[in-house]
Amino acid sequence: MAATSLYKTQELKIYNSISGQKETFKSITEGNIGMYVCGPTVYSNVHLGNCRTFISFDLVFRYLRHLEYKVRYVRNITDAGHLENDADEGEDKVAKKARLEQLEPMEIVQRYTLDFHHVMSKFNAISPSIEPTATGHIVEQIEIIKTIIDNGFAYESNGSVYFDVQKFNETNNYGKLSGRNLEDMIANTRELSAQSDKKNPQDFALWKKAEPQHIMRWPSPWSDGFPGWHLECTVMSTKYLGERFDIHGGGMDLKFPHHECEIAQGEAACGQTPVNYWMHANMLTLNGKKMSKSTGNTISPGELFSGNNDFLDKPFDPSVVRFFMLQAHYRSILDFSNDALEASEKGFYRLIDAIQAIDGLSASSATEGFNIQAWRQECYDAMNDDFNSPILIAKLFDAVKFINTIKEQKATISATDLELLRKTIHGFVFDVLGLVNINETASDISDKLSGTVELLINLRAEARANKDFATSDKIRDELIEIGIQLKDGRDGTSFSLN
RNA sequence: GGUGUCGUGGCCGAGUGGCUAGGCAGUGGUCUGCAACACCAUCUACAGCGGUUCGAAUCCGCUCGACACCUCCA
Repeated sequence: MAATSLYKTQELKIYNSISGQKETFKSITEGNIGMYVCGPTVYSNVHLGNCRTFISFDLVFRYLRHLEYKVRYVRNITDAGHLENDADEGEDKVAKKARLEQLEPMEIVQRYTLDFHHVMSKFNAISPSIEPTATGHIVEQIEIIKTIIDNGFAYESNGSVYFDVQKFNETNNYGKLSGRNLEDMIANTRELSAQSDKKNPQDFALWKKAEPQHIMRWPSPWSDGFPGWHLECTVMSTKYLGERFDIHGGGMDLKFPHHECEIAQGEAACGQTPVNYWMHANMLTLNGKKMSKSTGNTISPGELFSGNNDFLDKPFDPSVVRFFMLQAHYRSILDFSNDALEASEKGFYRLIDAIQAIDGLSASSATEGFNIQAWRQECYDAMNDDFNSPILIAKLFDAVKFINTIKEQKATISATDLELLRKTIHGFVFDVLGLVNINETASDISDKLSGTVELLINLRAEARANKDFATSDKIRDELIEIGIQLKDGRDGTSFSLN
């Protein structure tokens, strides 16, 4: 008899962008979840803002899996069709980069896809179940365009195909996600160049005819051209998750127009709204301003790991950065600074040290000073409340305090509670938050290193017994110089790597 | 200009009609050969002005400020 899946005992609430409220989550298919997140356009190195979004959804993915849902997580790679601006006039981002670097577009795509994967693995993000590319789904995109035309919501114009927003809005609601209405948008439209092929400025491209110099092009019934950016996500999400699926995520800045257009396309093609729960991760700011490639107000992951940036005093471990990000809620704007990062770093080490200390605790006949069962549920309550990782982390620090109190022999824990504590904290820290025990990452040298440090600890203990404090302090101070901290406790001296 | 979000203590950041968020930093103590670590205690708050309420940082209005989207970025 299998145990009841965890999700049946926990009521998860998700803030749904389309309703503006937290809603009790219910998946379309019992026990299964389909989740789509808009992935990067691979025309340059991934920047930290992207990383925050993907770390946020990695947290979502991890928690859903922790709840024992079977999750299919699809995150695409945009390798064509994302134009420089949304007036459907600019150059393709990938093609532009290829021109500037004199490379094949697919060389650009390959280079920056690898960079993206490399950085995400540094952040310990789990790979999605499927990572489709736009160029791999041209055929499907052409098919869905035909359907939308047949349904009367798109028109061909000079070799391009546009979505007819006004026609759509007669029977559906264009703007329901972003809280806009079409009349306002029309009223506020800026002067457009007269030579547009579009009936209305709000119309967006499903297929663009390629100019002669445009190298990324595919044949279609309308022209040699390329697909519209918004359409790619509609095609890749519905292909792998169905016409209607559970969760769609992305950065807040994609809400309009990108996700609005996805809703319109889905409804126009399939006759039903594509997504039950829309989730949007908020921006990362630097000095109070949005991190942005175009303004240069940005730190790259590489600079962060190396410390090689004017905003930083030192390098930071990816796990520290991840912890820092998870200390803020995914829907809040998070301001990035060296000081905030250093504060998180210290807290993170304290958390990790306490987790390691669990293994050295000895059990007593009863637990005093802490209610493990209640605490465990509080951890779940935090995550069940729209993935509130800051609250979860606050709860974890309650446990840190308790662990240290036991260590000080000022509290006790029973054997069953100790095991539950260990299991719970490992589950939340390593599985759900996806943090890495940085003390263990260098495990290949750790045996030899710890043997060496133990030797020095013994020498120092001898010196201290002989009141030779010059020698004992020399050992302690020089070890701290190379990042090894000795900790004198009740039961002798231990050490940690800082 | 239009739309929306937000303004929390030295810093970062949760929360919310009455009950400690948490982390970092500070202060006092315990521990220590002295420290560090750890523990205990403790101090700095809810932009401003009105209103609703027995009671608001939390609800409403206004003012000021910040940010985002509308135009390439997650």
